[in-house]
Amino acid sequence: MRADARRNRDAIVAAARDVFDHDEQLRFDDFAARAGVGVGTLYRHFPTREALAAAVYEGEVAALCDQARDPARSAGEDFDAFLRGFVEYLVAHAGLGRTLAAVVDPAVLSDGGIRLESTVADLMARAGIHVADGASVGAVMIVLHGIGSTTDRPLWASESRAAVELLLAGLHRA
Amino acid sequence: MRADARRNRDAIVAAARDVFDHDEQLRFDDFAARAGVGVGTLYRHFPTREALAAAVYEGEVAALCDQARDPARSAGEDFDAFLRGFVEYLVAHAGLGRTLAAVVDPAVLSDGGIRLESTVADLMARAGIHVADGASVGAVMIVLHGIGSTTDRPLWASESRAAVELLLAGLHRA
DNA sequence: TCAAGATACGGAGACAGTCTCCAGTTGTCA
DNA sequence: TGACAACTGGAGACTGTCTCCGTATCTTGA
Repeated sequence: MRADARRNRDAIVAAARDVFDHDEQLRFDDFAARAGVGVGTLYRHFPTREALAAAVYEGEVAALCDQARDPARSAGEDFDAFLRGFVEYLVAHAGLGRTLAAVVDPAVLSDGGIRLESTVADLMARAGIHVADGASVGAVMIVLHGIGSTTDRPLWASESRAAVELLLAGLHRA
Repeated sequence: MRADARRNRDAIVAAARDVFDHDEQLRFDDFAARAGVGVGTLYRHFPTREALAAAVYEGEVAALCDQARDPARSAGEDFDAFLRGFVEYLVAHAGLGRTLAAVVDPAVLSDGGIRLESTVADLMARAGIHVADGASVGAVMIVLHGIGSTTDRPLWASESRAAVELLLAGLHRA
């Protein structure tokens, strides 16, 4: 990839992250202006709004997953901490959560989705958590998706924390 | 409301329900043709796609909530049965769930959202379930929303059932 | 260092979906 | 049954999406 192309791509993703995080409603073409490039460049790098969102999503997920395992904690603590950290991250970036949950297809095909799911699966396996028919990882993903996509509920932050605690209680009881 | 207006409104909602359920991707204008009315009529009744989705949503939710309480069951059983029934309903109408979850704003303002949430709150209160700071109803709503909006996951049905069981386990343990 | 070729850029304009507006029609009420 | 209010339908304006290609920039090899 040519150096200028890489630079432009990065600029677009950074601008988009910013737009999403501040919950701005922007025409797709305007993302180009925001990043200081032409529309053609925008479309070449990201054929659809979803593709752009997926790129932002991947970056966010990577940041979270990179610190999923902490040598100072037990495997069980890692898992609990990851889920709680996920919620706190969204509390700090609600707009990002809402936009990404709305635009990124949850059917796991994006790199970010795969990364997140495999991290959850890994943490659960290490913590010795496995429910019945192996659907437990998916169940966790569903709850996380629910949290990300309901950020505009008035009491969302405390409700999300409650949802995670209920989920953890259910998992540890099983 | 004049009789013909009522008739047209109902025809539009019925057509939309059908379109959503079969996951058809349709331009908004085409909903009018499908219902046998003109675009003007469609827009007068439903200014936006979201307004139309909300009307469909309301109908679906009403159908579910009307049978929420069964004299032959205990209050606790009513609640468990409601959540499980909710999932089974979505399993039978995945397209409807996906579309409505994507289009209807979860910030509770629609009649359907209010109806669903108050039903859940009522069932939980009767079952004697109340977690900590009152966020438990919201937590349940978040999980239900997660289920409705992830219907295209490959193993979604079993994962959704698992999510509900984990939620119930968590709630009953508390 | 400097061609020559490959790759990327930008934005004008075609295209598609959304929404408005109003002349004509239909229902309602006295 | 007449008069009026309410509703209808669809042509066309409007707005956002996306493509296309002439121009500019980078990279590589001599």
